[in-house]
Amino acid sequence: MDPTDDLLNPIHCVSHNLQKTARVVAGVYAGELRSCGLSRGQFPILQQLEASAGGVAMSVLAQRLYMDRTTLTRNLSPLEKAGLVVRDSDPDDARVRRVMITEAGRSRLVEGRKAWRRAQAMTLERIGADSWKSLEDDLRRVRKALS
Amino acid sequence: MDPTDDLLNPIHCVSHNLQKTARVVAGVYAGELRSCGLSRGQFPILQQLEASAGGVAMSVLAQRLYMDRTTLTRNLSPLEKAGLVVRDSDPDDARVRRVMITEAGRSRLVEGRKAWRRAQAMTLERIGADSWKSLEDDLRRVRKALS
DNA sequence: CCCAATAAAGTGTAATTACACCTAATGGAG
DNA sequence: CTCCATTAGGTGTAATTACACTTTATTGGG
Repeated sequence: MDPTDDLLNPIHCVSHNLQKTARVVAGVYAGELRSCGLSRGQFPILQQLEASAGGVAMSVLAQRLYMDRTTLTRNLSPLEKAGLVVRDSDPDDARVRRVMITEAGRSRLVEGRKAWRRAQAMTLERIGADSWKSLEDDLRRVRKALS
Repeated sequence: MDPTDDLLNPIHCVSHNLQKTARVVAGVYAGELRSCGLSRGQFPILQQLEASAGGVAMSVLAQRLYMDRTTLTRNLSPLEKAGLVVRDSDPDDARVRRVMITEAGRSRLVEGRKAWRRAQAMTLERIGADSWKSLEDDLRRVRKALS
């Protein structure tokens, strides 16, 4: 008997299992990040931008975050209003908008990372660091396999 | 050196890693489920209700789905309008509303499961059934540890 | 050179999510 | 019995998400 058969029972739904686990975990991080005025969606964006010297095109940024491009557009506008990021047109290609983190964005990130680190430490303590190491690798493999 | 230190770099964010993986996977299931008129949020609700003979209280249902109670309320109302579920008051406790799946809900689930099974099979094929088995256990442990 | 195909990005809109708050019912201490 | 802390559940509102569509720019074939 194909061992896959049992996994075709909705109890084993890949999507729902990931979804509900993500929900539970998200609560921990949202609680900590609230203190620094960054949402759980905004923090990873700034984090990614800090690592992208010279700015990144919207599409590239969206891909790196595994995020819908139009969702990224919406998430970016409060960050832009708050002066934490800027969007310049690319001189080489007028279609492209390069997103860049500002100085204000960098200092907000310093605060954000403190809050984030509390959430991460709390989570790792509860689930176990070793457990997370292997889980993280598995998740990366899943994303690679599906995109 | 504490091996946890490295994991306190935002690249290893538990929340964001789960979130983005869930997003990627969700796309596969949403695509298939669309054909039967169920959303990726509605399918697990009906599925859980089918397994709960005699109906379930809202709070209990929310807990089983690891879902915010108020989110469940909103998700239930289109299902109720469509006649797929009913909400009766509990005769023993007027505060409690028992949610139950209807016959129409059951037959919609039959259709839904066909679509779901396609998505699940597709996903398992890409990520590997064995890989998912261990991942699923890990995810369950994470939920247990945090809630 | 021209134009059709492609690519980058934004917008309309609708679904989803969840926090803060509200109401109603219950139940136990005094 | 009375009161109030607790519990179940719904609503206002705002943030988040993403599909379908549009606009603007680039590019490559003829």
